[in-house]
Amino acid sequence: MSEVQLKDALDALKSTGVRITPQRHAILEYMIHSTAHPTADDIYRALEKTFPNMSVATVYNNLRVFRKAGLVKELTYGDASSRFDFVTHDHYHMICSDCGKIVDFHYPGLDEVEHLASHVTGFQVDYHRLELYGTCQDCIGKTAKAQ
Amino acid sequence: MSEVQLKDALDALKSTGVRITPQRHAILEYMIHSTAHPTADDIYRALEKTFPNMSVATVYNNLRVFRKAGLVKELTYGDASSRFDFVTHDHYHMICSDCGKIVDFHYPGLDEVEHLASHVTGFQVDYHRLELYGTCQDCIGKTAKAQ
DNA sequence: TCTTACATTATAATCGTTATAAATAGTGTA
DNA sequence: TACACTATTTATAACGATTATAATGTAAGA
Repeated sequence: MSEVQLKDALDALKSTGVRITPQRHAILEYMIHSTAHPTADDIYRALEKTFPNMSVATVYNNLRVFRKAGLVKELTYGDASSRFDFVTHDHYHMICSDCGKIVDFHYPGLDEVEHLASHVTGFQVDYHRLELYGTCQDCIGKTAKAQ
Repeated sequence: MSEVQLKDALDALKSTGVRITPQRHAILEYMIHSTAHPTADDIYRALEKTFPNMSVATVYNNLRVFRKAGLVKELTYGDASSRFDFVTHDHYHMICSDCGKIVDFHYPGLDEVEHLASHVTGFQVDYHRLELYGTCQDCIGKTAKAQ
């Protein structure tokens, strides 16, 4: 089924006049198959074997292309580097403060918050971002053992 | 009333064994009186006149001290640099995508989301972050005029 | 006063990201 | 096919925010 996603993404790109290079194909493929939310460097290192000459700039350039096409979202958390998330359907992120693991979860949406905020601030609201922080099962286990 | 906030903050710091230096006093005071959400550099430049010899590192060091003490929150958006927010009471941020203005607003809390997420992911949830993005009245006006 | 720990300063280093210029490859047209 | 044009990649340098380091200064306690 991720094959379908890949095909859709490639079609979407083509239709906006963006060329499908081997590098772009590989980056997209990697992002779709990766459940983690990789950094630019993660992607770069993962594709090093297949594209020994690929530059980091290529990764960044193409992530920007994908972002502009709406295929990818950039997640800027407290960490040093941005993480990138292939856009499938609306979901939120649960982030482990210990190990940085990110797990997706769904919630019926926060339209009500958007309406209230729009009313109170006078802004025209476009979208929102929500992240929850906590500790994952693995890290809870580790801490318990350590004590 | 912001005087009270300042006094409370200073007391809170003292009680954790942190010295109140003139620089720390000034940084806290600036943050409390500033309605914008300043970057480290904003603070540095604002205090340049009063402390001509102060180093940028001092600002960063002390922002970290304040953050650890729970007095200040660090906001990492897509922008290059972090913004810092003096913690008063729980509130969310409405951010203008055009001019970067940040307006606070209140909402009864999203405890339900936290519960659901905890249940689904198995995480122990500590806190969450929510930001809305859109266009402020000023920028809506400007765009309308430009056309 | 002496000692010790904490703070600040000045500066260099680090690291993620972006800009630049040259090389390469694809696309359309005659 | 050959050519010109444009997009893309590569390699490298530059940038800017943040952090680390070492030296200096300052406060508090014995």
